[in-house]
Amino acid sequence: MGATIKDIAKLAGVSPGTVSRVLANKTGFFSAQTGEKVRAAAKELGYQKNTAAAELVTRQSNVIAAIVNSTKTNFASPIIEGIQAEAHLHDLNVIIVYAGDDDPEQQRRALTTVIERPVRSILLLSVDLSADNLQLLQSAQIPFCFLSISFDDIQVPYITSDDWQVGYQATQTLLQRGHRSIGLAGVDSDFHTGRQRVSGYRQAMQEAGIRVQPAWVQLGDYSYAAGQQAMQAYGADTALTAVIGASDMAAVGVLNQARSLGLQVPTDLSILAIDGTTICDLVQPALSSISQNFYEMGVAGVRQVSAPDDTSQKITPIKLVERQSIRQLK
Amino acid sequence: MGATIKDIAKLAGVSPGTVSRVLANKTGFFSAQTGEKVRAAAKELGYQKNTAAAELVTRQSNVIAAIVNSTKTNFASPIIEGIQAEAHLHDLNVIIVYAGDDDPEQQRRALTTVIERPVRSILLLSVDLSADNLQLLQSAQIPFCFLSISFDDIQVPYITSDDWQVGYQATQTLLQRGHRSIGLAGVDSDFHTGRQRVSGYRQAMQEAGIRVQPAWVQLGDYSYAAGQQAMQAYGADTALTAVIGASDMAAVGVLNQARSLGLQVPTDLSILAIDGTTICDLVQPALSSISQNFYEMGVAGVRQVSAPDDTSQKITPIKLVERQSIRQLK
DNA sequence: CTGTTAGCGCTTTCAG
DNA sequence: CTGAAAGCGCTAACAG
Repeated sequence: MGATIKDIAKLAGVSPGTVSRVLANKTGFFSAQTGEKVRAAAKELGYQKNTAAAELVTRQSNVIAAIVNSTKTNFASPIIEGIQAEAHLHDLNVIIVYAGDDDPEQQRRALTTVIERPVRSILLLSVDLSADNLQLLQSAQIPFCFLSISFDDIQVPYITSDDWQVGYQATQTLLQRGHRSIGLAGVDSDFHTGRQRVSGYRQAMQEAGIRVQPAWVQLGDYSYAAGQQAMQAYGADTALTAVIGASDMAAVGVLNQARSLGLQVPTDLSILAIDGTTICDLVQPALSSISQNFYEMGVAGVRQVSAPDDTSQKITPIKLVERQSIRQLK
Repeated sequence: MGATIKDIAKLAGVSPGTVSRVLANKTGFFSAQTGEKVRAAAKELGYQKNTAAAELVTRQSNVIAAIVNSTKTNFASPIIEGIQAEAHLHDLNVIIVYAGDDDPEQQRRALTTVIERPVRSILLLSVDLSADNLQLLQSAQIPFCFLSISFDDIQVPYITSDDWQVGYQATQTLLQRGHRSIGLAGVDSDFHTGRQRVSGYRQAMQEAGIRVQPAWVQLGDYSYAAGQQAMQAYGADTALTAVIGASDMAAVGVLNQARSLGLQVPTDLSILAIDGTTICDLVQPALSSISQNFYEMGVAGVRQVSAPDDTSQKITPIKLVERQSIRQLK
């Protein structure tokens, strides 16, 4: 255990109160001389402030916690970067805790680690809380905001892309390039986000007068494996000329499986990914994508929890990024 | 601010001490009846323990902090998973804080966030602290351990792969498959890790009686871009038949650049990656790798800080994982 | 088995 | 400008 404020008070020959004041830099409340003395003593003792103790009395903290849903999703990084950048602007620190992979037990653990100590606010990256855990979070009286996830049934603050638009624009993109038989691979319709994407997809198809075959929509969990399975289901002799990967990972799964099946991308099959993380540039051909602005999501998230009453945007923009995985038809 | 132990004491008609005991589950120190009363009251008030306050008095915490070096390196995930798994076994919680990208200022920030509150120990994933910051860390009197990084000049606990062996075995692997002109791409010789890899590489080459051309070793920062640049430097008409990517990302950079140059992998050029993270399986052809056991590093890290005096391994094993990027010559 | 007391390290009135 | 004192929420003796 290191030196305390008392130790340095003794060494400097002043009272603990004074030490507290100079260390907190309450200018005007101590003489230059005392200031020097105290700081010297602090340095000599290698003093490290016990912030927990300070927070106990001031009843407020400057850390914001980000709970992230497993390490599998690769878009957490840009969100976290956004959070950090904005947090540092407000002189806030951020800690991250992993909540496992949709395991309520792990979620609970993550939540309590965070709730049980004075954090200023909580950001949840793509974590879908169980009812119990949501209740726990709400009862904690700490400002929170969900990121990269949306809900239809419950009323909580969240910031994400317009998932309906994601599905709609992805489909539109392919339609505009002459495709009419378009698959959607690896999407999870158990949750709002996925349902919205499917819905946007269907609307675009319908507007184009295309009847969606049941097999065109392959459900999954956005994973690489889900993409592979979807492509496997489509088969080598698929009638599809294009498929939308429900995530970057799913799209890569589709890509690699297509290749295994002997299909050339984009010659035989076009692929459009959803997310637009760095992985799109790593594979060959580079995957065109409907890209989300994850960084901005992080920024908006900390703004939201900092001023919960402000009517900040709940929707971050999306945009098409063309790379090399789409072929213009006709 | 939520209910405190006092509130529930009042509601249950007992003393705060008693409440503390039942909530801490000190069995044998309270009657079943009191237990019930207290728990009921706690639930009714939606009580959330203030762990910071508890830690203040017990002077010990059950959180272990992991400081990670930017989000760029993708091997952080398996290490963190290992840390989590082992930590949970010991009923420890883990928080993560990002230390930016070799920016001393950000490092310092991360360090103080962590030091200023009672964490039980600190794990540093692949972060190379500046002298000042190392001093800060050491003076904090908190057990710590570096992961996935090594040092020659300073004496600190660390756990990593044997980087000399990494370089040596990578080279051996290629040698055994008939290659003699072998490049090493994207390695950073400013630090111990990189120097060791280069040294292992040179030794293996020397043993095989091969004279390493200066241009064969292309320095860099292990990034995708570094891999690209290295391959660009080798050129389309390179005499090399194989190159070792200093990291997975560097290897992918080499791969994609080779393709841009019109080289087929592995027909014209073999590639061996170092690290063996999931990215190796995502690209085509899948990259063979000298794989590190990152998960194990995480596990060993928490063991090390839990029992600093035990003579636990400082070295985690590596192994060759064959995929599709190496061609057997002759 | 339970209440009382002291105090963790810090900040913050309140008097001087 | 500075010291004394109170107290944040909790635990840990110490008596009963």
